[in-house]
Amino acid sequence: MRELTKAFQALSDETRLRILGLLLERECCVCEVMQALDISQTRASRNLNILYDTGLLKQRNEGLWSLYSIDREGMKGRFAGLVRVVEKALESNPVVALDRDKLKNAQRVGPGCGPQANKTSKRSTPTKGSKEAKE
Amino acid sequence: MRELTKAFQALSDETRLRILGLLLERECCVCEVMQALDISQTRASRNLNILYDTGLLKQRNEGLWSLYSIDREGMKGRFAGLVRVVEKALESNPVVALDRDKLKNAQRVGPGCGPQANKTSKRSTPTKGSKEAKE
DNA sequence: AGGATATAAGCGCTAATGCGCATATACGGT
DNA sequence: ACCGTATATGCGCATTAGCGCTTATATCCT
Repeated sequence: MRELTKAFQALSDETRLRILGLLLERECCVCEVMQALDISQTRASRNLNILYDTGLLKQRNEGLWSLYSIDREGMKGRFAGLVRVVEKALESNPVVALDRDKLKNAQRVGPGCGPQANKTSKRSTPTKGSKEAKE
Repeated sequence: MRELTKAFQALSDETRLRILGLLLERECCVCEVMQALDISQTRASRNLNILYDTGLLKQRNEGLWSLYSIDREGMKGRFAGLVRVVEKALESNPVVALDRDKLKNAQRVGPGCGPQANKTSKRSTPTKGSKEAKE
């Protein structure tokens, strides 16, 4: 019961639904989420973690990046239908559509990502080439 | 979007899920809910109202009683899948099972229903005979 | 009309939530 | 080793949520 209320609680926040809107498209790192939704790093990280420990997301590290994605297998039956509901509800949402659009332009290294980011900014591939900073 | 977060928020509370557990069985009045869940009248009423104005419930009056039930038609598509998820999640829940059991013994007129109820207590049918007070 | 009662609503308190700010931690590049 | 960056976390604050207590409202019965 507690598990269920907790799941609903996790879904009862606009920021988190928008995050799911992104993750339904593809796996994302915190940095991409904060850029696509135009929110602070703290906020992105916190809300990703909240979704994570309800069991809705899974996480993996790749170099510096913490990558989150929807845990489709992990939620055996429990939340399966729930994610479908969210997916359906968000599919025609203009905010989510915009977020997804901004996600395409998001870079793993971008302005505002770090405390004093973008001094000369021309870093690129972290561990293995994933995305390159445009100039 | 707001409508969706609000719906999830409404479902993120144990009391309200238990209430839905009852209403999935049948229409109930506030009094029955408070007896079955063994909660205060204020709490039953408030939480029913919360579910009501998210659009999950519909309400009708019958004499003194305010009867709530799940609004299966009213939520065209929006929450339809959501209710299915809740139904499935609650079907094997022991707390809900117990609540439903207590609902069978609940009476529309029972001890604790009113501010100073059960003085001589032998009221019965309100408008049309629905249930009679035992003893 | 008067009494009883089922429900709703105002008020105040406590706990939980969301978030920004600052800081800590982890990792890769030079 | 040092620096910069991506992410996580402690702290404090403002807002919201949930609930009990009390009171208001509506309805029925005699």
